[in-house]
Amino acid sequence: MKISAQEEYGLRCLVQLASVTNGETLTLPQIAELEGISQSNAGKLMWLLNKSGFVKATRGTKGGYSLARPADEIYLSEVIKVLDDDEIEGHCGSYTGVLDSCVHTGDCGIRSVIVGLHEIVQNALSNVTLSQLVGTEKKVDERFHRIQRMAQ
Amino acid sequence: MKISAQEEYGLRCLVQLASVTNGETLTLPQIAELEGISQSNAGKLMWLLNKSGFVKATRGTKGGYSLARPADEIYLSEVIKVLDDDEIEGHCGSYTGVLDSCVHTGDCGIRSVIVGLHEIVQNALSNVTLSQLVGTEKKVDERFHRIQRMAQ
DNA sequence: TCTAATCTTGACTGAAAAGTAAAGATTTGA
DNA sequence: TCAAATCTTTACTTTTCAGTCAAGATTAGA
Repeated sequence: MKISAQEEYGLRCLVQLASVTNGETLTLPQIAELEGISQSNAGKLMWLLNKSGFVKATRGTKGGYSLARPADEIYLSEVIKVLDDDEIEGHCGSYTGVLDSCVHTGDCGIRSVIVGLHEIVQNALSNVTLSQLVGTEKKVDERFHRIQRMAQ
Repeated sequence: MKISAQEEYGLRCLVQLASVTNGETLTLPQIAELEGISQSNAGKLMWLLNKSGFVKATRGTKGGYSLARPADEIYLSEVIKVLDDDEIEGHCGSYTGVLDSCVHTGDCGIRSVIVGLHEIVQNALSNVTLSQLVGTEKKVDERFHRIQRMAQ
């Protein structure tokens, strides 16, 4: 029951975008530097977040990424759903539909546990928006210092 | 944020043991059959569960596995902790201690989300015992039919 | 004591997730 | 138009997780 790398870094990147002033963008190299991951890796995450409508991407000089919607309207539950393929999966098939491909036919105790946990987690995440994570993320000054150093 | 195979099948095997009458045991082939996994795989899980004190194992003819404690005193939270290495892990290090090996120094928003989720899940699981999952698991008759067929 | 049934252990194999690399496409501005 | 900056896409490599295999150790019972 661990958060996946995709979920964790996807969220982190969004929080970075949520913490720049409105209208500004962050480029791939900037995001990568801020999160301590490679540019390739960041690129893959941002591509996914763009595809699923959380960020806008603009190419070319002066391009970069920005949130597609206000940070206080993006709930962590939506983000996690996308980064997690939106399935309740066990290891003998998906619990979203009917389990008929394994020995655990019909309802079983474990099924209700897995589905229950999924609901609890989703519910908790549906009470938190990106904007609530900004600021605690790290000191704003420090962030800008890093970006400025990069720009030189 | 998915349950791992080890967690899921570890729990499943314990529920099977919880559902046999007191004093009886289940052998590796029986457990494997009931859960639809290989004997090797079941062996590994049971070894882990034995090592961490949830089951007793006896070797030799008439041997097998049984719960080491009453089913209504085994909480899912304990089981998951063991099957999950008892760590709150993100992907830039453990959140149990201090994060000093990555760019996310000090407290960050994501950290509180991950730790918070972990607490919510543990809390939910600490309200469920193995015995509460017995019976819903599958019809008892069906289970015994399978075991009896194997014995022939 | 011997054999069959059973758990135990460590090495091996395969699959899935994570991360990397490089070439392509688009845009801005000179 | 051209070059530089930027995102996009696909293929590849590495690492981690899951699962398998086979030999070993222990026990019960004949």
